[in-house]
Parts: sequence; C-alpha cells; structure tokens
Amino acid sequence: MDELIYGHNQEKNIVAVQQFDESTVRIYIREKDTVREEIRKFYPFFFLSDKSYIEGFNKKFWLKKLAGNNFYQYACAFEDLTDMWNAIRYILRNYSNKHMIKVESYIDTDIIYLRPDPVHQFLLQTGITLFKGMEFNDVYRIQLDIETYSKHRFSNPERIEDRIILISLTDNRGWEYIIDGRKKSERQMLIELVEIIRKKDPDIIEGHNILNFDLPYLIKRAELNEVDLSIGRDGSKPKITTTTYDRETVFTGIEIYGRHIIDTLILVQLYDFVKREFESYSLKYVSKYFGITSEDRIYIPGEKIAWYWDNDPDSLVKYALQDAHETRKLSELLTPPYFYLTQMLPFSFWQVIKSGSSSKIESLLVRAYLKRRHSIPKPDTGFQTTGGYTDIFYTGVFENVAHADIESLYPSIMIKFKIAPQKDELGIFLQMLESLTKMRLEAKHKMKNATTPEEKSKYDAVQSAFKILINSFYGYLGYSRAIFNDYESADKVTTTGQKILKKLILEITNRGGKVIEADTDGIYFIPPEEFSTDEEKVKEFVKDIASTLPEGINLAFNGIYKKMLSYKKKNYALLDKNGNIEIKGASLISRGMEPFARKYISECVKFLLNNEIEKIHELYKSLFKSIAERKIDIYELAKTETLRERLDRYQELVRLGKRNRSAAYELAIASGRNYRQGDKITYYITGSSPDVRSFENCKLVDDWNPLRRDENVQYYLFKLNDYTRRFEVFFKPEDFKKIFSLKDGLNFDDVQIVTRKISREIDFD
DNA sequence: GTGGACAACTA
DNA sequence: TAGTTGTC
Repeated sequence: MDELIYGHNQEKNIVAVQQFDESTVRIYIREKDTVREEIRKFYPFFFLSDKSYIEGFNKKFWLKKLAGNNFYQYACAFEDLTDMWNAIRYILRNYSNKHMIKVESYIDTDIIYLRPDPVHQFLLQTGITLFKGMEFNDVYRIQLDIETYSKHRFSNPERIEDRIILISLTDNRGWEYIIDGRKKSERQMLIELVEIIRKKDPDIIEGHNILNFDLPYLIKRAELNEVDLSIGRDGSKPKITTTTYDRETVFTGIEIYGRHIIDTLILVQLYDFVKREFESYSLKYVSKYFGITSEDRIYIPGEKIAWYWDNDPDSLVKYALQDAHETRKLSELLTPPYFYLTQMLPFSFWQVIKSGSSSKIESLLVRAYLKRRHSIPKPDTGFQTTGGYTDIFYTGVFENVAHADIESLYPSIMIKFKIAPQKDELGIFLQMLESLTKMRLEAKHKMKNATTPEEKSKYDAVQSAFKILINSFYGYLGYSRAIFNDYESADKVTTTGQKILKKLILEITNRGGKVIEADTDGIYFIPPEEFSTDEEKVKEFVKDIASTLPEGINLAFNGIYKKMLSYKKKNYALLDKNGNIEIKGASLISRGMEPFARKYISECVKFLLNNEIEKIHELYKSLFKSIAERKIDIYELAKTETLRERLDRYQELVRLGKRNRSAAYELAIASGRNYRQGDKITYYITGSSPDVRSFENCKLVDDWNPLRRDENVQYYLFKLNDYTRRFEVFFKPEDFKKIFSLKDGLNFDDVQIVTRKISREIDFD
C-alpha cells in the first residue's frame, strides 16, 4: 500500500496529457528502461521541453544521488492545443524508438484538477530537491533574520531614512554570520547577502514571519538601493505572488526560484490549530514554550532596537543571532512532518504546508486512479446531516473524575465497518487510510522510544501530522467539493460514532458510574465507588467497559483528574494531580472576551476547583472597585477584534441593510488609516450608561488619554455582573448573592458548591 | 485553493 | 438572527 502513498516514486510508464486550464496542456513522458533501478526510485519522470525548465534543477542533489548518470528530463507547456498536437507528433517522430509513448487525454472529461500527477510535482519543484529518501537533516537550511532601524514605532521599508542594520544568518551545520551595518552601507550589506546565499546555495531559507517582514523588507530596500537581489538558483530575484480576489490584488507569498521558503510563524499557527495552547505566536514566546531558548538570551523589544543600535550595538548583534538560532530550532521541531509529507504527496514543500487536508487526501486518491487509468468521479451535491453526540449530565464541581476516550474514533469506524465512498470503485480510500494509520503507529512507537526531549517532540509532531491526515478522511467524505465525497457514508460514520458513545455511557451507568459529560469520542465520569480513586482499579474498570465495544474500537484511559468543574456542554475545567488547571469552552475562555473578564472567569474557576470561596468574593470586590474607581488598566477593558471583511465591503453591506454596524469597523473607518482584512482593532466602550450601543460609543485604545479617562464605568460594571452570572449555577441563590456582594467581613465557611443533575433521556435505539 | 457538526455567546 | 469562538 505504501506504493500508493509514495506513488510518484513508483509510477511506471505513465504518460499523461493534462489540461490545466482552457488553454494550457502539458504532456508527460517517461523514458523507457534507460534508467537504473535505484535512480528510477527517485525521479521516474521526464518533461519534454524546449523552454529548458530543467535548468534550475537542483544539481547538487541530482548529482549526489545520481552521480555518473547520463539522462535527460524535459518539461513542456503549451499555450494552445494545436501547438500541443504538433509537439506530440514531433515527440512520436523523434522519440518513439527510445521512449514508451502513450498519450492519454483527459481533455474532454470534467476533471478540473489533476494535481496529483507526479509530474506536476516535478514541475513545481523544478530546481528543488524532491526530498525523496532524504532525512530532514540532509537538507541544507539557512536561517535569516534582519534588524531594522527606525525613529518611528514601526519600521517601514518605504521610508527612505529607515534602514536595515543587521542581517543575521545561521545554518543547520553550525555556521553563523552577521552582516554588520556598522561597517557597511545598506547597499553593501545587500550585495553581501546575495553573495552569501549564492555561494552557500541553501535548499531552504527560514525565518520567523519572513514572508511578511524580512523578505518584503529586503526586496524593497534592494529596490531602493538598486541592488539585484538575485538569490534564486537561476539567478532570478524573489517573486512576489499575488492573486485577484474581489477585484483586488492580494499578496499570497514570495517565491525564490529553486529554493523553499519556510516561515516558522505559519508553522506555529498550524501547530496551534491543533493544540490551541499559545498565547502569542512571537518567536520569543514560542521558543520558551518549546524550551529551545538560547542560553543568556537577550530580549530586546521592537521599539528598543533603535536605542540599542545607538547605545549598545553588541547586545543587538547577539540578540539577532539568537533569533536566527531559535528560528532554526523551532523549524527543527515543526518542519519535519511537512518535510516527510512532501515525500508522500504530489505537492511542493510549500504547498504541503499551505494546502488544506482535503486536497492532500484527494491527491493521493486521484494519483492512485490515474496510475490505474481509471476514470475519476465528480463531486456529489448534497449535505451531511449528523455530527458527533454531545451531552452533559451534571453541572457543578466533582472530585476524582476519570477521563477516557476512543482512540481515532472516526477512522477506526471507517476501517472497522468498511465505510468508504461508494464512488471509490478501486477501494483505494480504505487501503490508504489503513496504511496511514500504520505509519502513525510507527511514529508513535518512535516517539515512545525516544531518548531526548527533542526527538520526542519531533516524533510527536510527525504523528500528529499523520493524525491530521488520518482524521481528515472523515471530513473529506462530507466536503462538498471533494470528487470522492459521499454524504451518506459521512452520516454513517457519525451515527455509528454516536451509537458507540451512547453504549459507553450506558455501560458506565449500568455499573454504577456517574457520567458527567461526553463529547463525540470522549467521556468524563466518576467511577463506581468500589473503584474509588485507585488509578489501577479504574484502569481495570475502563478495560471492562472497553471489552463491550466492537473489536477495533479502542477505549483509552487517560487518568483521573483531582477535580472537574462542569458548566455546560463543551464547557468545563479540569484540575489535575499536579495542580494544573485546564479550562475548555468558549463561554469560560475566549479570545473574544475583554482581558479582565478572561482573567476574572479563570480565577474564579481556579478558586472553585480549590474550594476557595472567600477568594472569589475578594476578587469580585477588588475588581469591582478598580473598575468603579477607574484604576484598572485600560487594556484589561479593551476588546480586540479582527477585521474579517474589507472596509468598503462592510460599508456596502451596512448601506444595504445586510449587516449591523460594528464598533471595530466603525473605528477602523473613522481612523482614516489603511486597515486591511485580518488587521486587529483594540477598542473600549465610552459613554455613561450600561446599555449604550457599542458602535456609537467606542474608542481605539491608542486614543485613550490616561489623564482624562472616559471608559464607560457603568457599562463595564454591568459586564462584570454579567460574567458573574455564569457562576450562578454553582451556588444556592443566597450564597451567590453573598459571594458577589461588596460587603466586608462576611463568612463563607458554610457555602456548599451546588451540583445539579440534568435529567435526560438518551435515545439508545 | 477550499474538511465537518455541535454548542455557547454577543451584538 | 448572523457572526465569532470554541470542542472534538
């Protein structure tokens, strides 16, 4: 089965004519048996071209892997069909004695994408290593970080007086270098950078936020200094890629011919998409999180760079190098899964990082079909009707709560019950899923046997990458644009999952356990008394429950939590044995809340879990006071919202009455500044009554005047009490009133946290 | 170039 | 009621 996943290294004799759009067609031809077996493994395909696409091919790896060999690849792209057919005739005439030529046309089919064609990968990676058979460390990576000087708050490459002062460079072979602006002009610095990149010839250039800061800055300054930033493998300059969206040109990235660019910021965002643990995506924060911070780390905030440059440049140099080293370490932790995925998928490294999971799955499926010369289906129209089962049975605070979940519920169901798209006539879907599952287990095994923390987290990343891929098989079924979609099968998966979870609840309850909350594939419960708090005994209990499930559906015991606070479906908090607290759910922890509210709620949750009722009272009082007396930090009161729409579009929708006015947009417009989609606006509410309309009574935090505070005290006090109501369910009414009052000298010894049973009939059918 | 449903909450 | 944030 691996053969299908690593298909592009195994394909034999495929020739395809591929239509990319109305006017562009490509022909792929493979040379016949002129390549040694071990070479074929690496690069089995050849392009025919008169455009010399091949010039930029990575000679280093090519030569390294294929030393002494003598054969050719060509690429070919045509602007129209006549040219294409002429070319085919030409090829047949001149090459048919040497090559196996078969031309297969997909031109008249409904296929829009044939991305999985292995040769497509080849073209995309022109000049770049395919990574096949390589380890991550085999690839040569350079990290780049620039420091800039500005008298303003934000450095701007368009401002002629701003400039690059340091370029720090490191690589994965222990080299480090500073291009020092003390000794050189900016122009000289840029020329040196080009020389170094060309001489070192990295496969990958890495940086944190390199796509939105370092590279655009370098490109702009090179322009101003009239330096040719020719760092591509063919001597070309970086290319800024754009797309037109809503009749507006949108920046999508930067390409350097023959090299990959890795922006660790994007990798961090992807990582957090799964883990959701980061407070910030800054290099400093994330490095601390991963424990990869350099020794004697120097921290220099952005606005202090100019000061350091004038007063203590040596520290700045050290700081800049540390940035580059941390970027390298960060990349070593986060890049490998995508590196190894690139070996499986017919996408370039960058596409693997940027593309969604569905296109990855589909590329594997289509490639297998292409290989077998089987026709390819069209997407079905329709929709999915069911999802996971979620329920809550108790609210309140509970002691010794066990957690168990079914490992990879949906993939297991698909494998166990053989649920796959009906359209998948070749049965590739399940074979692929099984194979990937096996690979994930291998990665997990390696993680378990890892001897260093670095190795461990690397394999953790690898296995979680596989997990994302495996989990998206289910999502793929219900995806409207997937060519193999199958809504019926998607529903079958979810309803089977519901049945299994309900059975689990039933089994636990029947044995005297108390289920508190369940969601999709996991369950929090209090084990029957006889198992008490003994972890080993509970393990046995879970094993017993697990034995009632179908074979292939594995229930895992994840341990016992000291306390659990259950609030609503998908909203709860956990206190583990080490005293760590985990809060889940949008109503208890949300980026949309004002920071003061976030902190207030999480503190209250902490006190509830530790049964420190008096501290809740004290917190409420002090917070109330600091708002009432205008002592609280304005940032604590301010909301931060993302502008999701373009401002003119917002205005248009408001004008048409299709959208309500919103504070963030109104402020963005009023500011007169050029806010763009995705920008964040931080604002607070003004006025004097608690029920003001926010879009009419708001102000940017930046415009806040500490000497004339104008935040709406009544509004925020009302908000405080509003948030407080979330805790109503945990107390008797009189206790609630007492705790959230401003009186002094109260006693809370007799306050009991209330637990409630939510009566509920489960439909077990 | 593009996974999904379900839940809580806000304006 | 639509949009956002979150869980799985």
